[in-house]
Amino acid sequence: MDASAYETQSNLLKTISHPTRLSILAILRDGEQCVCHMEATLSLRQAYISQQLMTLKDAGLIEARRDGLNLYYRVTKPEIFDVLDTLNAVTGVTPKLPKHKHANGDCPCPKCNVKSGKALIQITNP
Amino acid sequence: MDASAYETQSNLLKTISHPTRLSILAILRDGEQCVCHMEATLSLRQAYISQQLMTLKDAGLIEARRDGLNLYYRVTKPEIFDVLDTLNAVTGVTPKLPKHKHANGDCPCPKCNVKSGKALIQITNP
DNA sequence: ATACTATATTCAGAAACTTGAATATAGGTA
DNA sequence: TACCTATATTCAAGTTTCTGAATATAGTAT
Repeated sequence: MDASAYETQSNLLKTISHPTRLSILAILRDGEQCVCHMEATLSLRQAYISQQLMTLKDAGLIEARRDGLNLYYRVTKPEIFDVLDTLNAVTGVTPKLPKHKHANGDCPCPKCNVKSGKALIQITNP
Repeated sequence: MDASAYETQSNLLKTISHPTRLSILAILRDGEQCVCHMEATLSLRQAYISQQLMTLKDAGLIEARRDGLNLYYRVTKPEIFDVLDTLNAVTGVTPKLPKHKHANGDCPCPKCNVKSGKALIQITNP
């Protein structure tokens, strides 16, 4: 489907040459995260994030693991971060992740609620 | 014009995510080359190559030096090759330059004619 | 000046990408 | 079963990219 090595590389570059997809990769640098976490971090609609995740998935850059209702995505080729790091040198800029909404306590994802002190599974006695 | 660092990087990636532009960069890895050399190496029309060169130039990745009739382009940010090298690791492919037409002796550029044994400036006595 | 050579620009139709809106699905829970 | 939650898919219109064809320009040599 893609003939030359140049086309192969071109295709991968096209996959990552998108601001939202770059931010998603940045989020995943620290390990797997669920979609709702990205939603809270990036302040973008769920459907839109999901679209971009599918693009990254189709390119083989990420894959998902289900845990209950949540899907946790992770990067399958960590070498992609080397590409992004060298890119910093060329562009002269180093993108920062937007401040996560941990601060406000309104990230709904289980992982975050654990960190922020809320119990992952709340055992309430009536 | 481009707000975030993600957009800046996205734009640079878009610039290089093109098979022809990748091949041009590969040609320039060994140092400056004139347009007619690229034409002979890539077997593409001059006008088309010129278009791609302008794209790379607008992105600030290359610049030109004139020598007589010929324009010699060179990469201004060698760090871009680091990006391309790390890309090899992610894609698992390493693009090779097409065999140059030196072999056939039909690259018209001065640089090549020197190398292939023909005089750069031919002094002919009638 | 004239003609030639190397390179650049303009234009336009086709193809691909982007992204919002609406909706669907799959898994979990009561 | 029925419902809820997290995530995915479809659709479509707007925008950008791609690339061929034709043409223009700038420098050189005569």
